[in-house]
Amino acid sequence: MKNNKYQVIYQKLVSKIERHEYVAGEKLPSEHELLELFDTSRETVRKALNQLAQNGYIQKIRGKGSVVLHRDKFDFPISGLISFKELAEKMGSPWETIVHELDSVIETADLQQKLGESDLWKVVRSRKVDGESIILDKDYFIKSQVPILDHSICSNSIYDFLEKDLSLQIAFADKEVTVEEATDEDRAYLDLNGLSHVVVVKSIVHLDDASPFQYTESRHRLDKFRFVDFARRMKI
Amino acid sequence: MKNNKYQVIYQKLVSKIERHEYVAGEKLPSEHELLELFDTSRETVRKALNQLAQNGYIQKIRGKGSVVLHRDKFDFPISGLISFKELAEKMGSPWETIVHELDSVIETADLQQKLGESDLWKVVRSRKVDGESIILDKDYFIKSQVPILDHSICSNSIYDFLEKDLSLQIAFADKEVTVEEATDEDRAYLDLNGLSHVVVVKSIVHLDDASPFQYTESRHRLDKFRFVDFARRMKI
DNA sequence: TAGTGGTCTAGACCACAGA
DNA sequence: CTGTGGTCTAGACCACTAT
Repeated sequence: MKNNKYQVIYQKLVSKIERHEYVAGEKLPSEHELLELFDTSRETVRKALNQLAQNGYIQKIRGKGSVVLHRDKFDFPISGLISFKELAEKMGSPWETIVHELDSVIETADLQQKLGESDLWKVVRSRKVDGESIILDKDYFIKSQVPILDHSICSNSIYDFLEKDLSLQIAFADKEVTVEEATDEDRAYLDLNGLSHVVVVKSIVHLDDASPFQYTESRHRLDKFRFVDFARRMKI
Repeated sequence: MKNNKYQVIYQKLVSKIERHEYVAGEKLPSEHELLELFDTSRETVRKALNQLAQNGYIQKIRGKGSVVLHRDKFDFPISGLISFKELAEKMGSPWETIVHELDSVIETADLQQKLGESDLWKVVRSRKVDGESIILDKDYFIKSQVPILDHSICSNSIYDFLEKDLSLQIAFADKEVTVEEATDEDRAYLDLNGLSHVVVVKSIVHLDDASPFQYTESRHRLDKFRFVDFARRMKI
């Protein structure tokens, strides 16, 4: 990853936890031991440990130490900023992406207000897992940030393309989960099996300069929807 | 709150942002200015700023400064660790809690495995907002951590009681959001208006010594469910 | 009392944005 | 070039847990 000491320490500790070299329920070495182990300062060790705590790997307990937590492998959409491709591959199910629409559009009012620009790409894709079409993704990207987009990119991972080829840095996203009545479009592209509603996840994604650049509406078949979250009382 | 310098600085900055003294889209004073303003060191200022960033108040941009983000007031279940009472009061709608069941139970297998203890309180409550019963909460608490519980506590906020009277410190929670077919119990306690499914939020809540102490199943009427999330790529 | 994590300091050097 | 945030250090003192 990066050359930062604390990121490296974080990654090493994550690996050890995921390979069960540090066992859930047991304690990590103390901060003092870790700073000697990695030949660094205490604050640097603490940055790594705080990141572990935030991502649900450990719980720090004053006077005692850092306890490794039990976390299921599948419980890791690390707070939702993961792409469908990454998720599908993690789950190990056979999947497929079908591109239904890829257009250059001029959107008005609502969307323009959200993204601050009206010249957009519109991409409509459905996701097939185990032979069933269960997710309908409608994405809008700002053209000034994403000048090129083609069918092949959309069939693979747009995020890979954005981060690797365009080196755009995604920083954060606002999400909203609700349930809505299924539309004709939902019924056309999804195998709804007569279900009358869909779960809708709307999000606005921002780059690291805080500018919004994508609006997404992800429409899921009810019975296949699952959202996992790790919530922590704020500290540091 | 606490006497920590960085917590105090954080709170002061949050207040100013929420009162729009620092305007969304504009920049906060630089770290150097803030450390002089609060007569402290840079690292301490940075702790406060990192907390602001994590909670979605600002975005820090290297070489430029810290930009105040636009956040709706209602978008703040600060990552979900908020009680129904707090949420309802924030929304300003008239609400009511009805206690249907308050029992001391011995649970088996599944629940015991999740909580590591079988001697539990079971509490079933429904939540009425604007005259309609839209949420059914089923809570299980570990009796060794919560020795006393009565009807009056359950009608108000159990969390207030836990934190203020028992001084238990809630640290984090694992959550899972899914959609399930409505049960007879749902139909009995909720005004479902013929809807066939409910949104189910299951969570296991842990104390600050990492021990699980509560399991909750919160069952929501589809059309009234809304879950807001702020997801950030991990840093620090 | 010894060992743990929590807070705070004063300083250093680096990477990036902008004039 | 100056000013911004990002990383790192070595040390101090505090609060809590255990023995």
